[in-house]
Amino acid sequence: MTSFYSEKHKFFLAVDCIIFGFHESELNLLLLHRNFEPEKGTLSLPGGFLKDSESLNDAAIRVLNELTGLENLYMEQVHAFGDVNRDSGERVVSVAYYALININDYDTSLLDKYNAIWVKATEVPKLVFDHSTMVKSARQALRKRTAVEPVGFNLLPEKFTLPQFQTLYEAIYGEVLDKRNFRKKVLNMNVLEKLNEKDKLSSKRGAFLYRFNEGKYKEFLSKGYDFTI
Amino acid sequence: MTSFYSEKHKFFLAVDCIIFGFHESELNLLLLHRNFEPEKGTLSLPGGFLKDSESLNDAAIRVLNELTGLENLYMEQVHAFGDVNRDSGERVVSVAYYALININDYDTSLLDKYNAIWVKATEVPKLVFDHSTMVKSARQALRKRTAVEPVGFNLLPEKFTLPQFQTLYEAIYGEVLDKRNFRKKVLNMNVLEKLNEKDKLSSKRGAFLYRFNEGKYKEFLSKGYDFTI
DNA sequence: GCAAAAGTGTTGCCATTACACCCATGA
DNA sequence: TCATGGGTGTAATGGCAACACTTTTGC
Repeated sequence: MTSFYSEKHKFFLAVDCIIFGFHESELNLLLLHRNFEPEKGTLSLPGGFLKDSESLNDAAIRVLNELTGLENLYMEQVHAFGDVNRDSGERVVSVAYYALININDYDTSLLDKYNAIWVKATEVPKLVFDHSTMVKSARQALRKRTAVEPVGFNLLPEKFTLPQFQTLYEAIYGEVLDKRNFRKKVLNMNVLEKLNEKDKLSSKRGAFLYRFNEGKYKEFLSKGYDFTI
Repeated sequence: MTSFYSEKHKFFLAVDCIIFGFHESELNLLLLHRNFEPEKGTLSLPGGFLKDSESLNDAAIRVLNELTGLENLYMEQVHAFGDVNRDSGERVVSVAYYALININDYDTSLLDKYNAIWVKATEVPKLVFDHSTMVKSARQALRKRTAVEPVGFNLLPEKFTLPQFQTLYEAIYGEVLDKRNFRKKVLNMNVLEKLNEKDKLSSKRGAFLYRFNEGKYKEFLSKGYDFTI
């Protein structure tokens, strides 16, 4: 007896990753020059085909690891893209994920190896296929998530200053925020630990370093608060 | 020359639909008894395999149309589910969609034809594979969407009363709302058209009927307001 | 006349916004 | 000493939540 499934078509399945980093007060993302046809040479999101042995999430984790050398990245599925002709080569359905990386952890030797570049999220060039749409969806998903969970920390080094933190949020939301109101809100949440060190890289006076405190955050959540900035 | 793609695996791709209806003050959803192996007879979401000629959205539209006879349903993609063993028969990646239907439009003869049943969203029985997870995700997606866009109207007949409307929102959010505050907020948005008819089915006094006015809604949006209830 | 659902305003509070000046330091 | 970015508090406002009684009408 033939199985029910055997009558059905099968499809290529890919994952494409929007890898966000935060650098010089700007949200950046990592792009590749496609090294195979069709559209060889065109800028593209890093991606890969799903393997038989792995889940969609696993595939995204693999792609991210190949390109960054990092594990345990924060990531979130964005959307499945399934238009018939979205890939000009073959019928491919692709699931987009975004990931947040601390750009200081990134091994820049990988840029050459993979022919990769960082571009500012505000200046994304034309990308292959529907990858520009994927980027838009990912930025939206990141904004929504940020409004409700403190995921922004994943884009910063372990220790960071409040001005840095504010600039990050401004980059994610695409609008400037009031300094006093921002600091008030963030500090009132009581999830940051103030350190006795200053970062003097961006000012003579120096800005105090803070660290995200997971324990305090759990406490904060258990009180039913929400993380709205 | 063999194409780059030909080395890659292919996968079965399915869409599964969470079809919401609103009936007797409760959010309901439409389930099927699976009529093929594996898990024949188990309750399941309506779904179908992607065809070569259609996009993911098209597939969802087709599945919805087969089961309801309706077109132009409001629907939204929820998430792609891709765990290796999520389907006990074969490796299948499935993309979940939810849809909203006006339950009065539903042709109940289809219930028998497809061996389908409506169940209360608060009392969903155990479902096949990861379909229970899909339902949870869909309810969450519906809540989020409802908080930001007036999609609830799709679950109501063209003419509806404010008490009905409030009950719907209570069903979606899973909490009771204050009558006065609710009416104040909804009416202030000025997207409803009050009719000169009353619905006397649920009270002796009768409740005025209203209609959603698309034009007023566009105006409302153009002023930059948002639909938060 | 009574039960059952529809309809209606006001007040207090909290959260958000707007806003301007002093501080510390390296050059 | 001055230029640069870091750091701080208050007042006004508007939106949200809490709250209870009257109206209509079929039975």
